[in-house]
Amino acid sequence: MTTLSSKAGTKGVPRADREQQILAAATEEFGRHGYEATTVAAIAARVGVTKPLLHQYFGSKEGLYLACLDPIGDRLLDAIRTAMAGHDAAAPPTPLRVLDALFTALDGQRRAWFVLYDPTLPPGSDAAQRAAHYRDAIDGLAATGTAELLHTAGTTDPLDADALKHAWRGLCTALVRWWIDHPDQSPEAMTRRCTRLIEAAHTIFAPGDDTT
Amino acid sequence: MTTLSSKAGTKGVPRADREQQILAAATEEFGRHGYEATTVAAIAARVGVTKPLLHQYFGSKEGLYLACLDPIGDRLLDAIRTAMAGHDAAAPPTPLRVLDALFTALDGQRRAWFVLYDPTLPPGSDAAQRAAHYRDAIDGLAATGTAELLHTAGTTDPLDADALKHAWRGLCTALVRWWIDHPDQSPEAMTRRCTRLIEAAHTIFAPGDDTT
DNA sequence: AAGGTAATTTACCACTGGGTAAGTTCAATT
DNA sequence: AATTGAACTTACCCAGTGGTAAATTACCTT
Repeated sequence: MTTLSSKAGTKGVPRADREQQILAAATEEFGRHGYEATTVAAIAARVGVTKPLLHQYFGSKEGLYLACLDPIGDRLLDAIRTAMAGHDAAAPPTPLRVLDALFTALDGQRRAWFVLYDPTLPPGSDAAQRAAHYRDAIDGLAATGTAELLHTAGTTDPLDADALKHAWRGLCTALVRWWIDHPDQSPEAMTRRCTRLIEAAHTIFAPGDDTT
Repeated sequence: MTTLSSKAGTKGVPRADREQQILAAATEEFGRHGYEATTVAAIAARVGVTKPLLHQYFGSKEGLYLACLDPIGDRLLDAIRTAMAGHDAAAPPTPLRVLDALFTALDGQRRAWFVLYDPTLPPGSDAAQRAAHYRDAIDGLAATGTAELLHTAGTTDPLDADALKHAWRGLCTALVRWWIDHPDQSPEAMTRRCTRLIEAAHTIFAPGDDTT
């Protein structure tokens, strides 16, 4: 017996490396199909490894998700925070700086955005709570931004501010999705495109430009 | 024997009525959790009925989804089409008319929007194709709108138009989602809110308003 | 060489969820 | 009252998926 031609045994990949590979694959799968529709086996297959290894390394499907979520959440949060903090007078307006920060932070793992904004997380689960925590943190930043902007525009309704916050989030999501469908676009190109679009939108909604 | 206290047998609800109840429940569930995460049993329970009845009436989970999709798709498509067609000179700008049409068409079944824009449909399935067909039809309308608007703004890049189309779709989605979270808001109130927000956004991105 | 340990697989269990077969109750017709 | 057909359920099968136990291989030390 012996030598049943079993493929078991180490493949010489140290644990830390393997974990990174798994996290990358999991982020891709979670981001592409959502938590619910993602199978552990699919992630394993993507790495070229079998299911039990993932369970040994990350405990459970949810553990694996959380391991993906944390770095993503931190990275995005940091990026947005710094984008909103440092504002020269001569810098582009805040929304554009935030978009630029997003594109830069997501480059190389664009689908990571949808790991954070995954609607299929089991409600009440640890994963859902952690994801919500990160989203709330980001929303908090967005809230100060939108509130400030609305204030300068003279609007005071707090519901308006909340709706605008959500609208902004939806805009970001849509832009990231479009970006995913156009892999050749660099982050910088995206930022420039957004600049153009905002400018265009501005012209469109400004019929009172020639207020004689 | 007999009378094992079985709850089987007709409940006096004619098929057509029951089908409508089921479709309403299914639309709600599909819209709330997405196709993948929705279970047929959950829909049945919501109606107060058991699984096999749904299969008898609609064939399969996918059949049930398609039966939900068609009326929704047609309704939305019609609403948007008429909103884009009839434009007085004195009417509000097209995007706002479209939003108003959306809110009116979705009132009473707001989650229906997410039946159409369900990212968890099994790729390649009949359901995914039909949903894509409706989305494309709507996108087609949006495309003519955005292209026209971009043209007046002087932008010519077709990718810009495509991106704006997606951004607009994302905006609509976000607004509908916010609306779902605020059930007390009437469609008209939503339209007014959007009018205010667009106006505010316009002021914000117009630093060159006071070009003395 | 022998032994230990890390990396990895094979083989399995339990549960859930879509789907089906067959039976059960009710109401209208004959 | 007996017959038929529509509405509906109980009980079941089967595939897929998360998860686990135990075995297998390879490297590193002594």
